[in-house]
Amino acid sequence: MTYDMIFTALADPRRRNILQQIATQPMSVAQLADQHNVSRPAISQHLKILTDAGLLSVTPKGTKRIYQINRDGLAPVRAYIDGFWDDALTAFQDHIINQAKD
Amino acid sequence: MTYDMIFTALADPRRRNILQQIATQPMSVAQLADQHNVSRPAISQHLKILTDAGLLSVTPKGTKRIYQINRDGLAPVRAYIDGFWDDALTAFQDHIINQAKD
DNA sequence: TCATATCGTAAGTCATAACTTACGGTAAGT
DNA sequence: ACTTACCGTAAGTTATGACTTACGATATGA
Repeated sequence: MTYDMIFTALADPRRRNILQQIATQPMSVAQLADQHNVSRPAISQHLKILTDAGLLSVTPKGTKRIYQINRDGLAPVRAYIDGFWDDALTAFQDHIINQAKD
Repeated sequence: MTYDMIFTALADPRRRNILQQIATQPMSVAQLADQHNVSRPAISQHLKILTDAGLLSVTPKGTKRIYQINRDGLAPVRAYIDGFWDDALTAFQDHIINQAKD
């Protein structure tokens, strides 16, 4: 659930596709393996990384496991990006102020 | 400037640290190399990746090159994350509606 | 209980990515 | 013109990460 885990999870294009697909419709592992052109274990490994990062959650349904977006898991990403934005903004303001002092 | 470039750029912890540092204060390459414990070329390579992703911009100053946050570059990240959030929300609403139909 | 469906994990392979050293290139000062 | 400061790129090395096959575990239905 660290920033590192979250951004590592989002770095892989396949995982972003999986995430996008699950966002529009919760799905089982086999379903995902069908749509993306990789083996089922590969999907499982991706899902583990996404789940550990807090971006997905699972609900067992029979022998299946339905994965769905954990909307709360997306918040830290926004917060992190917004942090950069705010820091850059205040740095810029300071820069202007210092310029004005000359 | 693709999503892939942006998330790849953000995936490396060293690059996130560089970004954070530059966000609070625009800096030269040598300055960054001092603070992080790596060689100057390594920093240059990271800065290229961050710049190509649209997250940084450069302004030459003498022989130095001052890197600063490109605030506009952060917007796509938020937009992308918000997209997941919205998709998941509508998917959830559809789920509720379908449940109500039974 | 036995067979089937669905899935997670382990082990091994291969590409990628982060680092280093070496080199070349441009701007500023003498 | 020459030296110095500062930087980008190329080449090579090493660790990491995404994939596959093989195996084991659990839940469902006959």
